[in-house]
Amino acid sequence: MPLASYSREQAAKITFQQAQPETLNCLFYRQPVEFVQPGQSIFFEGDEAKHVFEVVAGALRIFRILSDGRRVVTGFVFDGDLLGVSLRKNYLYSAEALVDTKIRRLTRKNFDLVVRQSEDLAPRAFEFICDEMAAVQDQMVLLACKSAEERLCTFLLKHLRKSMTKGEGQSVVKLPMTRQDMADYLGLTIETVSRMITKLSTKGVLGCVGRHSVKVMKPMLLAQLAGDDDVYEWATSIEQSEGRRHN
Amino acid sequence: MPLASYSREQAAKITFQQAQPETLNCLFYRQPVEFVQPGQSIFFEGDEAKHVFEVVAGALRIFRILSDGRRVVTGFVFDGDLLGVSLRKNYLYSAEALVDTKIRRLTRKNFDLVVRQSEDLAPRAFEFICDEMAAVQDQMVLLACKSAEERLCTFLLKHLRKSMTKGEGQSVVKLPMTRQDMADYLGLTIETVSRMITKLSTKGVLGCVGRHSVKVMKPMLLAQLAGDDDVYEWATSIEQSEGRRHN
DNA sequence: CGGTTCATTGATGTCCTTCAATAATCGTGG
DNA sequence: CCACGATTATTGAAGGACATCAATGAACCG
Repeated sequence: MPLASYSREQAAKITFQQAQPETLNCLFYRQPVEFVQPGQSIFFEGDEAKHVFEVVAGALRIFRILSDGRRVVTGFVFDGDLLGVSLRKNYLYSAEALVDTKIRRLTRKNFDLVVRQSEDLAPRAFEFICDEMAAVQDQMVLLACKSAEERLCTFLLKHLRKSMTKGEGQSVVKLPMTRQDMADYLGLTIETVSRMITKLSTKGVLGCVGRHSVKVMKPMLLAQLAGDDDVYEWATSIEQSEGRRHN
Repeated sequence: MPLASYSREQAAKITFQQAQPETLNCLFYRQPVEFVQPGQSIFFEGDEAKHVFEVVAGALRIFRILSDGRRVVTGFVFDGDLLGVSLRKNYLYSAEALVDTKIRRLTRKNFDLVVRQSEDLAPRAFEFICDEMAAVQDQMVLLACKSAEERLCTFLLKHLRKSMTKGEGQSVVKLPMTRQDMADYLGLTIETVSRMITKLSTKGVLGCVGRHSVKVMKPMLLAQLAGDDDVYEWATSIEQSEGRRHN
């Protein structure tokens, strides 16, 4: 699940306005940056949850393995996100880098101590967890009743949205994970994911489909195909502004 | 809300030392009990989240409706459970009574205020949310990769477990919800749920299958069929003690 | 009791998976 | 830089698990 609380830019803005440089991310400011290579884990499911992490750059997959070898990817974590906040004694999942990744860490003990004593941070932490909960619930809805096409569109739309709010490469969605990761996240097989991407490409919804990025040509249609219409109006505005720009 | 993390043991110790018998449920002690009839809602998805609820008796379903009418049941809430804790501005789902139900309520404002100021309660609230998160993640795993049979077995096992720890009617699982509710919760159709129940009955895993209760004859087998083996040892012990009793 | 809702069971259909082969991409060493 | 194998992705054909459609049967309630 996406653990996005605030994008970097947003965090910076808030810090500036309040003249109190306190966001959850700020807590990690003085911690040393650690480098994690692709495929390397930063912790495993069941490990004692000793640390809370900030992802400075890169991306990670969050997953669980069932006894018979099946894997479920429960989320992806990107730069600016926090990891390991809403946990009790042990990690509920493993976390593994998708690409070269930089992280910072705090001990839970310190993290909890600081957060608890701060008037500003405590509500932030609560908001963070609520967002996390909302994201997981959306994913439950996706898994419980959406078709393969809807699942993929929902997935792409979420990532498009993220890349739009960050302001980077308009309508080009970076996908650092493999097809297998996407499949395990969406409750599908790698073949079905591949087929759906091809299908969307054929329909003209996607263009320039590559292994680790796609260009969304018709965000509005993508939103329609995603199946929840709460994001529909949002995508409409994107498509219109995109259209204007190209004319 | 201050989010401190203590293990259960630590929290209990502190409570004991301070002679403050405070749990989250205690907060509702002086609130008037409200009666809710079957089918009646206590709030709707999207409503402003003004209250936190304690379920005193009865049961509720928690669900979301998609634009095209599809319904997803994201959970069930039973007596002793709290409802509406991990939310931001609005409710993420609707809550509807399955049977005659008694609830108590507090305003979020008061709830947050009291919880935040209490050394005992703050960690309790955090633990509560973490448990909720763990449960939702388990459900994600179920929906992402389990077969219909595994889903039903997992569901029954969870409820068996609950009724065992409560000490009531050994191995008889109460199911106050309809088959449709179960189906919408498990990401299946009503027919498939029905067929799987029949199948388990035929296998001898279940006996005395009724509309709103089933008797689990072979908890161990049920656990095996559920697909995650973390609960397997637990069920083994049940079956053995059950077996001894009957000899 | 009789109507209504809810659950079960069967027949058929379909969406996704599985199996299998090919193709594209990446990394590595010559 | 290209060749090479290894990994990853795409595409096709066949099968299966669950959904859909339809009918019957059981439980609930005034």
